[in-house]
Amino acid sequence: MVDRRSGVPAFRQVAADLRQKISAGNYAPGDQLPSERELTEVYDVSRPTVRDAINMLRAEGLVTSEHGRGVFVRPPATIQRIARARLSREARAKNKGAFLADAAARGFTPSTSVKIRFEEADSRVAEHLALAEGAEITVRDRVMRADGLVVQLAVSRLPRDFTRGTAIEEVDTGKGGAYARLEEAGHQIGRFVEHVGARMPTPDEATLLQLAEGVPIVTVTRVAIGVDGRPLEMNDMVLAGDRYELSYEWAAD
Amino acid sequence: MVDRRSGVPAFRQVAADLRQKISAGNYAPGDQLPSERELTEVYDVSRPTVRDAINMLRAEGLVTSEHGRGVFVRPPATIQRIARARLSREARAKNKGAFLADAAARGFTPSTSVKIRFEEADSRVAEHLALAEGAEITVRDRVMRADGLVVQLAVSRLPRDFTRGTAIEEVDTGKGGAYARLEEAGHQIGRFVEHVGARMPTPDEATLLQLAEGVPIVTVTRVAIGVDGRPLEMNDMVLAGDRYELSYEWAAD
DNA sequence: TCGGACAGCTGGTCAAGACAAGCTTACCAG
DNA sequence: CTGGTAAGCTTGTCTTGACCAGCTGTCCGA
Repeated sequence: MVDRRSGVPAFRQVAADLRQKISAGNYAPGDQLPSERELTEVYDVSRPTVRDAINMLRAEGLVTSEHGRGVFVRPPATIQRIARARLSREARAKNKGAFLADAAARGFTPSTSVKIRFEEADSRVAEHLALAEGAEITVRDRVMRADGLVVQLAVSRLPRDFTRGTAIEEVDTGKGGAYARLEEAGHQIGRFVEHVGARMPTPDEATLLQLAEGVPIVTVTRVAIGVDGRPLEMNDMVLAGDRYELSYEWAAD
Repeated sequence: MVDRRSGVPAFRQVAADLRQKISAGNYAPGDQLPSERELTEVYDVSRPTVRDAINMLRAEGLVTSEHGRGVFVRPPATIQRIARARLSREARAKNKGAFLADAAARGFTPSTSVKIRFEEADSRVAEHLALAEGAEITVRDRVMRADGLVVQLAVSRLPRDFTRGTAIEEVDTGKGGAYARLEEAGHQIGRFVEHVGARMPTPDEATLLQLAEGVPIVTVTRVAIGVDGRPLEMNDMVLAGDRYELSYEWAAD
């Protein structure tokens, strides 16, 4: 039952009570909540009010509702740890890229689809690649799947000058991937920089990555920098926030 | 106007149209959207339907609504890049920790408040610190502010055995911070590991960090590991996803 | 000229009711 | 025993109507 005089909106009181019951374990992960109509009686409010409360919990990622079935406490997804700094030349030489090797090791059947296009650099791309705005760039747009399910989106951008006449402008970059082709062309990679952030997905991303509501995405922008200090490639990656975690490691000194 | 026969719910059509107008620039960052009542006439739907559409956009982080004023396109926040791997001994020796030095360099007036308590390790903590579940740990719960605004929450946990009798169990850990005290006690730090993820904030976190709706948080768990391989400390940090970005760098080989 | 009251905007909350659509179960006909 | 169907649950969508609460500009009185 909600307190009408407290000044706190009814739907917030309902949401707070359900949230508390979930975290206290009254409703365990996977459990079904009482139906919306039952909750209207429990709290003595109308159905839209109950729905407002459930919408809050859904936006927080606490519950999911299934049409025709009910509302359920969202069980925590199993988190895959992705270790970075695994881009050494030896590792690259053995396979086509970190993703395919990693997926195979985990027992998934990996697959990727690639689209290649050419664009002009916008301000963000120009900054990361140290180019002038409007400079021609090669864009490799990849969708990565494990057992058919999309697990990662990646958009790789390189100055066109570095890719002309190489397999980087082909769908199949060949053994060792794009980085190997870059080094063959004389662009030795010196170091990597990654920028990690988070945001809510666009509806397209949510559909592709099959994200439940209230699940953010992790964005990673990796820049490969040559031994001469020139940026060679930038790679924008998008991961489901509830399924992936990135790990970085470095020596204390 | 919405297409009633398309099968696509009206509020989704409204949301999609507004979303498109925002990304196309019809409504620029900071602009006010037409009022809810105006939108009911534009699309010929009821107000709850308009509000459902706006709720979607708000959960995506695209707009914010201000009671009594209107609904506005959310301008992108200025992103602070936080470079990791800046925990070298020399840097630590100079100040009290990375946060205070960093904030001062940016012209903010930093402040932190600390609460210390003692707990038993749960399974997650036990795993990260290589302890038995239930082992006694020291917990340092910190709120970090810049110019009075909360910018980061951090919970640091260490095995109690490493902190007994040291300033780590005090509010002020002294020059060089907790890491310096650990090394004085003979626990030399060998390397750091950070696990980065994202999730939606709890209501408490959203209030503390003054997050708009539809803004996720970035979670960072840093583990300091001794030269002997024993984990010394784990630090759970929480950052506003729309204001911070983490940067990592490593050599290509 | 200045300050405060108020009108008229804005979004926030809530109700009651209706129908659509998806899922599960039970039952019945073949 | 099998397969289809219908009943009865669930959430999803949408409307009309009402009132509350915060903000802002205007206008009037001091």
